[in-house]
Amino acid sequence: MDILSNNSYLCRRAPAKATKYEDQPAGTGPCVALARMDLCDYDVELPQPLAHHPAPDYPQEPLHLEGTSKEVEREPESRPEVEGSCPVCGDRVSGYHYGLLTCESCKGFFKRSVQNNKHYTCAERQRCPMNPSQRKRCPFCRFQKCLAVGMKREAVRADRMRGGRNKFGPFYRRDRQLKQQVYYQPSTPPYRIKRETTQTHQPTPQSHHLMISHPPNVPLSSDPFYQPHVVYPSGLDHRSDATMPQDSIFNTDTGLTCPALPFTALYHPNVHEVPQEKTEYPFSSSSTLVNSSMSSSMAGDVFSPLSPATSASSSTASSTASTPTLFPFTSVDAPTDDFLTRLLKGEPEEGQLCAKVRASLQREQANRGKHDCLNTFSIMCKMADLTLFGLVEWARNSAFFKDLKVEDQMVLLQSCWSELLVLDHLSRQVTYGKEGCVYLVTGQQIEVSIVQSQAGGTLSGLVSRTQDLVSKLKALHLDKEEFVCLKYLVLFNPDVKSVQSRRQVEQTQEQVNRALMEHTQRGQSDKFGQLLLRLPEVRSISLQVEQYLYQRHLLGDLPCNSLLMEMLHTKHS
DNA sequence: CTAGCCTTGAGA
DNA sequence: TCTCAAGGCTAG
Repeated sequence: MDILSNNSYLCRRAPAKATKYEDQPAGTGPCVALARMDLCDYDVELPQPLAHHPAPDYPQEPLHLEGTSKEVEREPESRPEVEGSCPVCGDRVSGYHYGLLTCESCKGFFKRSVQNNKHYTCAERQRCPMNPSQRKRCPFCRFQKCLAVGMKREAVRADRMRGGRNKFGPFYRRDRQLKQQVYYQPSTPPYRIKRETTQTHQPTPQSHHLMISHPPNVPLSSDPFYQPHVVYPSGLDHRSDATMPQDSIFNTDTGLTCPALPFTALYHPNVHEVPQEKTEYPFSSSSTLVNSSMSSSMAGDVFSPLSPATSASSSTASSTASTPTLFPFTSVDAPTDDFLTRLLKGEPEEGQLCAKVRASLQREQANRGKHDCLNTFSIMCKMADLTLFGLVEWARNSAFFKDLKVEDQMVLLQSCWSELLVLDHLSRQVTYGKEGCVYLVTGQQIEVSIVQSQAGGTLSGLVSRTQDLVSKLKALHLDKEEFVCLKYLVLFNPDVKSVQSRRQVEQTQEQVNRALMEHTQRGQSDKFGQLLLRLPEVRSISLQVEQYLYQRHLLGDLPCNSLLMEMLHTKHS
């Protein structure tokens, strides 16, 4: 029971030098097949984010390898998941090393690399699979992943002094306590629940929440290790370069890590922990996840749960976060405008999202070889993936939704992610799109006729349907309040199977519905009905999108390691 | 070079 | 005194 004791820790350790993994021959793994595209190729390469979680093609589960010590010393079921696998390679965690829970070998590898100032190169595409059997093959990718998941160079002592504690000891301890606390909280089911439903891979909660909480390039003032080596574009006006030539579409100066994080990672149980001592958590997932996750950098201050703009709702959320019992808002004591304002507070800023996506694409472009261009379909998937990530973050931080139980948040998002994507796309078209053009999240416009002429039948049909819907919505002159209401209506769907707090979801949906009705009645009388009538079409398009993407995935066309793919898999598993 | 085990020592 | 995250050692 005492997971913190040294004794239990020792018991978990593998017998000395007993582990032996079968190395695979070089060149058998890392290449992701990118098959035919539907559209013409751009002369750009797409960023491939660091493999924050193992590609489904290369399962990293080491527990079933015959004759390994891993198999022999499997832990009893009572062992907490949070003590699980190394975020770098998936091997068994041996403790906190250089900032986070990692295995012994990655600890040693990281130490050697930093101490000896190693400079590795990758013989392949800088996205080699990372698992216990293959981690030795590419030190470059391994070291990159170490950094990506949050291992800290600075924690390797320059003076090589042994023993003692560094200044981060308390953070480790606190983080561990929180994990334990959350794990044993009956109201907060362990992360395992989600992992069982996602059969494609098993992302490590530790790694991913650290990635979210502390992405390498997102400044975090509370981080004593933080080195501001990247400047984030604060006010890029995406509209100004919407018509820029294609050969320079990703010509931004910024390089931000694309946090291609799996959905599950966004739902580490600690998500709902409210930071008590936020300035004291350099690595703490539980606190910094809330403080510094993509949302704050991506969507501006109003999106930050810590910003004054949302502090009131945050405090409300904090009291009900773990076990929400009271619905914190009623329309009786709040007029529609206030309600809508509250909904709008969480809306991400398009310019920042645009900058983020462009920077991420450019970064991936830089990471890939000159002759390793991604096709247009993969670029579109990447854009969708980044947009989806933003939508999940939006939802997680948005009013009312964040008050739901984590499990409910997950099932709701799993149910409607594609609808949200479609709605997001529609909103972008209505707001920025020119007639006869598809407006991309990167700020580019592509003529529909060009898309139609080069897309396959299914995609072409999808584009047509979507453009028809765009026309109808444009005719209705939707404003941002109405769009956000539609998003909420889609998100708060009480009919989703296995929603626990059904009443809470239902109430929110009713409130949003009422607010939308009151808002629309100020203009066209039938606008409310017209809007609601569009939702089935949104649903239908989203289902077709899912179907299409899944087919392309089965053909091997979809880039791995994407949130998009995890969502697809979750639905089909 | 890797990775498992050992030693160290500041802080709780 | 105990803990545990550093660095060290060394068989493979």
